[in-house]
Amino acid sequence: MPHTNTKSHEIADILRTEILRQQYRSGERMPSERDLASRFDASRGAVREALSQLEQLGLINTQPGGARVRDIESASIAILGPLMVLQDTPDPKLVDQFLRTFGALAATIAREALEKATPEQLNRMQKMVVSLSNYYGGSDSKHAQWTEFLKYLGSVADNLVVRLISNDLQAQFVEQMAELDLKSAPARKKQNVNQVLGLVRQGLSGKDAELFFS
Amino acid sequence: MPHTNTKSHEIADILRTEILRQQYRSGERMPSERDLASRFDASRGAVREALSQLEQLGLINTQPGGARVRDIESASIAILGPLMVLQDTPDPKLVDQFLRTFGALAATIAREALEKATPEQLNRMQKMVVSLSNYYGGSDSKHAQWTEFLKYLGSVADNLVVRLISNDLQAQFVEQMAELDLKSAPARKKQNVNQVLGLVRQGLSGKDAELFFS
DNA sequence: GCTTTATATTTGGTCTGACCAATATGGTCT
DNA sequence: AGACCATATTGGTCAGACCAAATATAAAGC
Repeated sequence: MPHTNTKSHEIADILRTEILRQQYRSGERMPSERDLASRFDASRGAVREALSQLEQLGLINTQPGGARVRDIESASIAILGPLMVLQDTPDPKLVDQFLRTFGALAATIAREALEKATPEQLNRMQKMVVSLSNYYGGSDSKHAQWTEFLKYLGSVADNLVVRLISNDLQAQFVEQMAELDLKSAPARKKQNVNQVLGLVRQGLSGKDAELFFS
Repeated sequence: MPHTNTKSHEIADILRTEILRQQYRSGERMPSERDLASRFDASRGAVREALSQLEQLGLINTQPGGARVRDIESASIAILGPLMVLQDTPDPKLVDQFLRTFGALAATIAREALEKATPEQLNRMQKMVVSLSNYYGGSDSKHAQWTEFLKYLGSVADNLVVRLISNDLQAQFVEQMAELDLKSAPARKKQNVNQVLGLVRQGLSGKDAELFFS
């Protein structure tokens, strides 16, 4: 549950969607807080809290005289999830980009994790790899499983930066993408998955060998 | 300028720092909005807007009955910058993690960028590489130059995800780290820099050869 | 006509005080 | 000790108001 069902969050959701759908031109002024308040039948306070959220997302700039819409290109990574669920079927290109970037991060951190992992951690990583390898078709929890894996890699590698990025991916992507999973390009995804898993497997077997001979 | 000098942003800054410094135990309740309002000599509205920002950062959970402090581990990547400037000299370990993660992202996206780059884009990339190679000691603009480079790679590779991440790094890291640049581990940084640059150079020369013979 | 200046208006930032529903608290009862 | 209930606290929202900055408008100058 990403949002508590408060009015300000509802307003923020609607406005965020409208901005991402380019219903306001970049650089243009947003409707005034008073207008928005009357439109949503809300108080100015609620609208202000909503706009505060949009500002944190890098979608608008608020100044006395008017809030202006910023270019989506200059927004925060936190808009990724909302961006992907704009249409009923997510943009394959965007999903592809996400998977590639995600895979690159996972592969890199996997190397670090393998270096520092204890035998027990290696064991758990191996179990997670096996679980992820069982690609049993319709997988609502697959995304969550993946980011959980990434987060664990980050913890084993003792890399807070990766853990934080994992949180954002989890919050912004997984929770909203679960039901859209089946619609996205499964081929590329499986390719990416296998690439990362292969690297981890390779590292795990090598580490096992070391432990075996020591 | 990351923050407009509004009262709500000031309050958010202070509270964010206090939370990151673990002055509130995780899971503990924050002071009530009314108490915070009287403490900062502000209205509840201003305090609420500040708390709204902290919520977006994943630092607190607000519910009727009280706002609770979350574990830093479950926060957003957006706290990275503030985290690094907590002490007067940033945690070398954290800087190291950042550089490694940053480098991994840059190296990966560099490959994609090189595949899709036009001759003009290759030329510009080459210039940027040269500029980054000139490691002229005290470099306030070095960080900015780097994220700009990463962003350009993202644009050439046509990867919005990377561009968005670059924005966060720019906003959360560069602007706050400029003056702390000299204090952070220069050895590791240079090593990381050279690694990525080497990859890009290698790709660029290969691409040049292809163009030369075609 | 066009630019420049002065005026009026709009807009965001903040404050005060109030009401409600959900939560937490403390005491009571078993 | 644990379950239950009344009460105080807290977040969510609303209404109306004031100020300073920014904008839009009208007036003046060329």
